[in-house]
Amino acid sequence: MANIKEIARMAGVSVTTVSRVLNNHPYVSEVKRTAVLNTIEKLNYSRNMNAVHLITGRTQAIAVIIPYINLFYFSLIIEGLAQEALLAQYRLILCQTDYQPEEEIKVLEMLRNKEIDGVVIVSTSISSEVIEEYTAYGPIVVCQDRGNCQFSSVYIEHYSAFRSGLQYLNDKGYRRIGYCEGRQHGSSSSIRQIAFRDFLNATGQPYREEWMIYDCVTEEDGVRVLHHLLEMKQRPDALIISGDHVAAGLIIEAWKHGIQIPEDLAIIGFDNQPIGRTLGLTTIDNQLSEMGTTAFRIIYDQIQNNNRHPVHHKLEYRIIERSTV
Amino acid sequence: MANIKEIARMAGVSVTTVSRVLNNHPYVSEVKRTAVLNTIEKLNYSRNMNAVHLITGRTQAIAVIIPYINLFYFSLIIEGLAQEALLAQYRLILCQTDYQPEEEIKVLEMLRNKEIDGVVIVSTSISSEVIEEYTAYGPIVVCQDRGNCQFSSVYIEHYSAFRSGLQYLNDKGYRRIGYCEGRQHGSSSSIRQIAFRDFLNATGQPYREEWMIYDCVTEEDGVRVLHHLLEMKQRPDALIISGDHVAAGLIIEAWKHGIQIPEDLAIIGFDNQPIGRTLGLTTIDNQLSEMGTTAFRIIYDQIQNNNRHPVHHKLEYRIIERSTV
DNA sequence: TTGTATGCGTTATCAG
DNA sequence: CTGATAACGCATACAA
Repeated sequence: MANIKEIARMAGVSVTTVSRVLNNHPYVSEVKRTAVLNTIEKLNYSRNMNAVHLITGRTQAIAVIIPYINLFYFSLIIEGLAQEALLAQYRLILCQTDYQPEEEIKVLEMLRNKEIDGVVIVSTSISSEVIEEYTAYGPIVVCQDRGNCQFSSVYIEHYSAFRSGLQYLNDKGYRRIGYCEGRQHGSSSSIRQIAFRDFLNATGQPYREEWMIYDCVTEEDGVRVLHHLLEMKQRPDALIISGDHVAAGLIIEAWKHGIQIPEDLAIIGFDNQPIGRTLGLTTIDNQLSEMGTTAFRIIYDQIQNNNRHPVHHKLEYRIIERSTV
Repeated sequence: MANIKEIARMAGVSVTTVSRVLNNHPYVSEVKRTAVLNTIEKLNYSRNMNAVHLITGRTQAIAVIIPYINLFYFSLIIEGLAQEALLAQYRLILCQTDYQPEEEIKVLEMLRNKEIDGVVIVSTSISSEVIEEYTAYGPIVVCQDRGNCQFSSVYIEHYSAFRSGLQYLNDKGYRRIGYCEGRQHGSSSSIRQIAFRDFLNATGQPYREEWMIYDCVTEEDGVRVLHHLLEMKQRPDALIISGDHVAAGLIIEAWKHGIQIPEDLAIIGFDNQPIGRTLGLTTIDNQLSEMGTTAFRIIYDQIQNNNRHPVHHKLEYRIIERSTV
């Protein structure tokens, strides 16, 4: 395959001039520029980007650590990221980690190895301390509230958001509230759990172990939850569900079993996913798409300006009232 | 950041020895090996992979051209790909292209630029001729039936698969069959359309424009389709739907409107997605996960052996009988 | 078992 | 506006 040297020789110029043409630098005469472009065309030349990456020290790529690529929760964030990346001419390397620390570390190692210019962590199981070790190698933005850490973050306050959802149910008169949580990996899930317990304490509602349901991620899990509810001697009168798709599965299965929503069981979701609109699901909008766009803007700024100063950006949530409460 | 030269100097060996240790080559004495490893540890050294990529001419990465990252149809294929990539120590670069040719070409250009070792095209809008131009730069596998082309492919025969689904409906006594199709970008969608028309001809059923419904991708589209059906003077008695999630949305909405399935309307899907199991959807299994694993194995083999000979691998489909027909 | 020297393909530096 | 040359960090043929 032809290289820059060959182009230079054939076009009768120096490699520097070829490089200048390649990078749209000024100070190249039109004569030489067209000579170079013609030779490039003739030899079907294309750059070896690995050489460019080596000498420039940049790759124009950022990696995204994301547990599951096919969960709509994460898809919305990716959408936001992708939109901004396109504008900035950056490539996104989506790394599905399944919450496995060794996979997550592999991605951070890519930063250390100069394969990428930065990392956006959508959700992870690794600690802030470990992440901080890698900030020396490039900017890192985490889409979680990690407190006063040495890397940047974009987040909503899950505690307040979740409490306000619970308060909404309370205001509507529900007094036997159950709780569905996803996988207990991320820090946000445990924060939501705390919010839930605090709410029970504050309103004097008893804590009932059987109304705490975990590992709910997919619509099928929602179906499972409904069957679980059907077997209970005493059922909750309302459910707060972290994940609109779980709520969707439950609602569908509830219809099949003749359970009226919200009369027999009220549901409030947490995500504001498109499917929620279809089903009339009342839910909490936690700005997932904006989380993606903001995360990219922060990391891009830090790459461009070699800015190592961590930024913490809080997004606001709001309740979307529909018909399941 | 430390480099291999510095390690060599500090460990009192040559750069070659350091390189040998780094790559687990034999013929390094234990004494020197540990000396090198200690220095690496002490200086917190890590390789600049861009230099490795440049000199080796490989990146241990393959790109995946995929229209939408969050469609379950594609997720299953990705799952298969990811599984094999992990085993082979290869990185997967997921490129969401939205069927935009310029984005798709960008990925193929990455192959040309040596940024990746190969490309798996899950679905694309670009022609075989254009793809063939890029086979000169590295192996390409397409997850579609492209006939006798100069790149590798993994596919099911959409024509037969779709016809057998239609035949299944016919055998069950349905004579007024409608058809839902996704976006009309890929070649497979037009093949399915032909299969549908041929089926109508073969069974003497009339072609009814209003029973051909297009641009159905999401569950929400399924909801839309049901409303569309409700407005018809004469409705089909069965529907073949390309995409189980569309079928899911339609089924859910049908329940809400008191339409009995399969009594009022039979449904057969096309994908065999997990959600179909939840809903008891009769569907056609087109081996999406196996498509991913097979695609990776082919491309990996071609990378390893510098094998430019295209491979064409056909996968078998089968009908999964459940309760919507 | 070890080291020297060369090359990968590009951009940066600096002198003209 | 142009070009010679150094540098990026590593792997490897070859010599010892």
